[in-house]
Formats: sequence, structure tokens, C-alpha cells
Amino acid sequence: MSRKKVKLQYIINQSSRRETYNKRKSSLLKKVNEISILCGIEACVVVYGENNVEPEVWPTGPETQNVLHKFHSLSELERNKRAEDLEGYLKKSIEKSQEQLRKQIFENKKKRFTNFIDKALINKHNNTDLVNINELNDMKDELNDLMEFIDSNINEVEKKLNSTNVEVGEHVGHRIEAMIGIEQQGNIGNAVNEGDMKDDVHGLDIQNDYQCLPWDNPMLSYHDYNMDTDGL
Amino acid sequence: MSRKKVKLQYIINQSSRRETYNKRKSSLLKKVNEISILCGIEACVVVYGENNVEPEVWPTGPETQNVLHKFHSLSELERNKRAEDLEGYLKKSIEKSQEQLRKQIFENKKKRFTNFIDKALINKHNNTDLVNINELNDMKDELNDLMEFIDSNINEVEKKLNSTNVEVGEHVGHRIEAMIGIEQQGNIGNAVNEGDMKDDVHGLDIQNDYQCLPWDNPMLSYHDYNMDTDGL
DNA sequence: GTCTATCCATAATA
DNA sequence: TATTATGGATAGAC
Repeated sequence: MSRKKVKLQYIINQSSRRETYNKRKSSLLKKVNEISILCGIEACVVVYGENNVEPEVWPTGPETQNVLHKFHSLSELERNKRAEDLEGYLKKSIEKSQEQLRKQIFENKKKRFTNFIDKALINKHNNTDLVNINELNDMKDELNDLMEFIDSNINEVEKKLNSTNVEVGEHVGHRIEAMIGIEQQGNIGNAVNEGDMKDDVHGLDIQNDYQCLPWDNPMLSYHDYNMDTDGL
Repeated sequence: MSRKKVKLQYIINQSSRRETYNKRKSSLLKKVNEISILCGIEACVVVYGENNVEPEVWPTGPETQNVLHKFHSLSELERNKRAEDLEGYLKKSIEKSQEQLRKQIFENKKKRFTNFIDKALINKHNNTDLVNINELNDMKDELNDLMEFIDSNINEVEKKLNSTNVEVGEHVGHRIEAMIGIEQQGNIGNAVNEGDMKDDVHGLDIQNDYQCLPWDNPMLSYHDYNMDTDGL
């Protein structure tokens, strides 16, 4: 029977490859043993199997183990080096992801906030009939300015409100007092107080987000709305 | 000619031994290369020559460099394995960081929002004199409810707003007109429109954040406020 | 190194 | 797994 000469190339068929591997592997071992004995030398074969992390070594002598151990140590350093690189890379990935997330959350917040303002004002308008369109506009502007102010330096606002407790001016005094009143009543869920504010940004500087808030040309445009207020 | 079968024992004759050594060594190299290629694996032979302290390594030459390369290759699998572990670990770190960031941003948002409401209402109160404390409270409640509603399903609101385009009722009609009036006065940048909303949560589900908003016991209660309404 | 007779490794097959 | 035909390896001669 004709046995074709195998081409020296990767054997795609898995079973054939494994068969060849086993046969040739044992042959190699045999040859290595032979040359060792015939020539009186130390020799070994190291084969890293397809799916094996650890290499197979023949023969298994102390010398061989030494060599292998040496190389293993070498590769260990290399491995650690690479791992550190990867860690750095992934850390950057984290930052990137966080940045992305941060922006996304901000975008969401922005839109939700916009919606909130819209709906709130509309609701107010519909239910109380106490304000007119101009007032709504005014209030929008007012809210806008206020938001900008708060965002630009919320801590400053805080301190102002609390510090002016003593140095109460006339006009200002009233407002401050009002705030203090609120504060003292406590409860108020998320009343602004220094302690809270300190924890506010807790290591994560998202203050910038708010500084670039679109409240500059802000309030919502109803250009395209045909709003059904029945539901409100 | 009679070719005696070589006995598997040390070849005493030096020239014969060397000859055998050279021949078999090259054969061994050849075989190692073959098995490497055929089976797609890393393999090498290490031989400690008779008088050599340093081992000779095949394939691809007797240089230590090659050995490094081989062992480098060999540890590839191991390295990848570890890299994957590290990646998994860092991915979890990312998630953790993101979760932390998410919560932090939400906390900030919450506080800012609270501040916003407070200041806005107070400002409104001071400047326009159109509403009283009860109205402020009502509006707060209103805003609260509205916020909850918006947060629970902002898209639904959006659709409602846009879909009712045609079905304008009488009373409603006025409101719409009013809002359109505002709109035309215009300016207003962050209009709510479907397009925007679609992009809103863009892969990042922070909707939940807002669903657990503290607006449950939310709006600051002014019930016990000692608010000075002189400024109103 | 080369050649060659022999032996062996091994791909293909059962 | 076992067999077998064949190409390759190689000891020894040159």
C-alpha cells in the first residue's frame, strides 16, 4: 500500500494530530534516551502539549528539573511584568468606563432634570391657576439662575445660609431665617447642611459636570409640544 | 556488508561516539522541529554536551536566547490564563467602582436637587410675592409627585406628551396654548423630545436610581417652618 | 562528507 | 489497539 509522505505542516485533523503527537513524542523520548546512553550525556526533551500549561519533560532527572525550574522562574518574571502591564491597561479601562458612565449618568440627569422642570411648571400652572405664562417664564429663568448658582458653588451657598445666621441683613435676613427655619424643623429629608455637603462629592469630582450644565440656554423649549395635560 | 545493530550502551570509541552524537543530535533536532510543526506545539531538546557546562538547546540553535523564547512561548498559555483571571478581577473592580460612582453621583444629584427645590421656591417666594407658604408646600408635593411619575417611566410621559398632539380638549387647549406660548418665547435649550429620550439611558440602566429616589417622604415639609413672608 | 545497507519510525489502514 | 508498508534514520565503510 502506498503511504504518502506527510507534508511537514500542521495536521488539521485533531485525531490524526494527536496520534502523530503521541507516536512522535514517544519516539523522541526514545531517541533522547538513546543519545544519552550512547554518548554519555545528559539530554532531555521538553514538550508543551496543546492544552497543557505544564510542559512534559523526558527523562525526568534532577538535572532536567533544575533546568526547567530555572526557565520557569525566568518566565515567571516575564509573566509578572506582563500582568502589571495588563493591570495598568485595565486600570485605564476602568477610568475610561467610569468617565463614560459618569457622562452618561450626567446626561440622564440633565434630561430628567429638564423634564422635571417642564412638568413641574406645567403642573403648577394647570392646578393652581395662580401664575400666567410670563410668570412661568420668569420662574424658569429664576430657577435657571438659581440652579447655576447652586451648582457653581453649592458649598458656598451652604456656608452663606448658615453663617448669616448671626449677621442678618434686612432683606437677606428674612430669607436666611426662612432657611434656618427649614433646617431646624429638620426632617426635611435632604436639607442642605454642611455635613452633607462635605460628603457630597466624596472623592469623585463630578462637580464639573454641573458646572457645564446646559442651564445656560436652558429651559426647555416647547416648540414641538402638543401637550395633553389631561394626565397631569 | 554487515551492519551490526548498535547496542544501546555507551560508545567507548570517541570518534564513533562523536559521530553518533552529531548525527543523532541533528536527527533529534529535526524530529523536534517536525513534531512542533505537525502538532502545533512547543518542543525543544536540551543536551548537556560531554564537556560543556552550558546545555545546548534545540531547535533553532544552541543559544540561550532560543531557550528563553521557547519557555517564553511555553508560558504563553499560563500567562493568558492568569491574564484572564486578572481581567475578570479588574472587571469586577470596574463594576464595583462604577456602582460606587453611580451611587455617589446619585447622592450628589439628590442633594443638589433638594437644594434646588428649596432655593427655587424660596427665591420665587421672595421675588414674586405671588405664592404663600401653603402654595409652596403644595407645589413641593406636586413636584414630588410629578418627579416620581417622571422617574418611574419617563419615556411613557414622553410618548403621552407627543401622542396627544391631536386630541386637545377645551380646557387643555388653553394650557397647551400657554405652553406653546412659552415655547415660542422660546430660547430654551433642552427640549424634551423622543430622540433625546431614546439616548437617555443608552445602555446604562440608572433608571433604578431614580426609582428609589427619596421623594417618597420627600419634599421638604414646610409645615413647621417659621417662614418670614414679609419678603413675599 | 558521502554512500548504502539495514533498521526503525510512523502514516495509513484494519 | 494492532498491523504493515514505506520513508527516513543511521552505523559503518569510504
